[in-house]
Amino acid sequence: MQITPAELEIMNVLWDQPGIGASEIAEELKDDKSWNIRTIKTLVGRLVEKGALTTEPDGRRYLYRPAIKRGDYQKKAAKQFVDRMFGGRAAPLVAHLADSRGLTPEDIADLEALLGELKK
Amino acid sequence: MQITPAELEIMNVLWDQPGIGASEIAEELKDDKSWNIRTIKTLVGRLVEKGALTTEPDGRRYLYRPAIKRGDYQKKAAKQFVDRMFGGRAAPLVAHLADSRGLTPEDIADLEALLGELKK
DNA sequence: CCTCATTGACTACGGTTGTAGTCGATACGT
DNA sequence: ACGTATCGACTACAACCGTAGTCAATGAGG
Repeated sequence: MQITPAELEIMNVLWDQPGIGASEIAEELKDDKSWNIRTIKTLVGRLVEKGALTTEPDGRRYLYRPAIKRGDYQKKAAKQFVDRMFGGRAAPLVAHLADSRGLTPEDIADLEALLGELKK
Repeated sequence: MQITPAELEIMNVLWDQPGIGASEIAEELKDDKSWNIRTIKTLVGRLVEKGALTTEPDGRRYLYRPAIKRGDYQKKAAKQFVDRMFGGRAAPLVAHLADSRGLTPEDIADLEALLGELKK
């Protein structure tokens, strides 16, 4: 299931607040994206078509919630990205992130803990 | 400069072997992708248009080479991906890769070395 | 009740992407 | 010198993407 960047914005809102309607999504996004409510409804419609969202009637409207878990999607996307971009090797990716200051000290601490786990 | 997935396949070949022509690219890709030579020429043409490749005449054909460094492009793409997908946090990405076996023992060793550097 | 705002369904439309065909020029084998 | 393969330039075209408009139904407010 392919989710485009614009659609991902919608998914992110719904992963944070499952079970809201289109206008609540619009409300949530209005500061970041200047999207017309129509645009949001189109994106939501496409996500429903793709099976990425489930619908639940609520009066004359629908409430939406993700049909896939955020973590599952992230994992698949991460693997695909690393494969395409780095031939499947993760270390160069992390090196680049470090180099472009993508890593905070907190990230580094997290990674250390993670590596400790992995070595076991 | 936006490079699409299909175009990236071309770039990867040329980053490995700069200065070859379209038919050599096709030769290189024929095992992985079943692309018509026309398709490859179209992709190469679009990359030249975008300024991602430079051309050098060689008889009646061109030799191509990347106009941007692989590392630079990877760095930019990695940052963009982490921003969009993980809100800029790298650690969850690495955790997902580890979970989906994206990390070989060698990767883990590399990461350890890298973290050692970063802590300094 | 009547008007107005809002909803989902459907439609629109220009740009991008993947995939490839056509065409005219040209090099290469015989 | 002639046919054939190959080159780059141009063209094609459907699917997808971002962005939004139209429409008919329906609910909310006076």
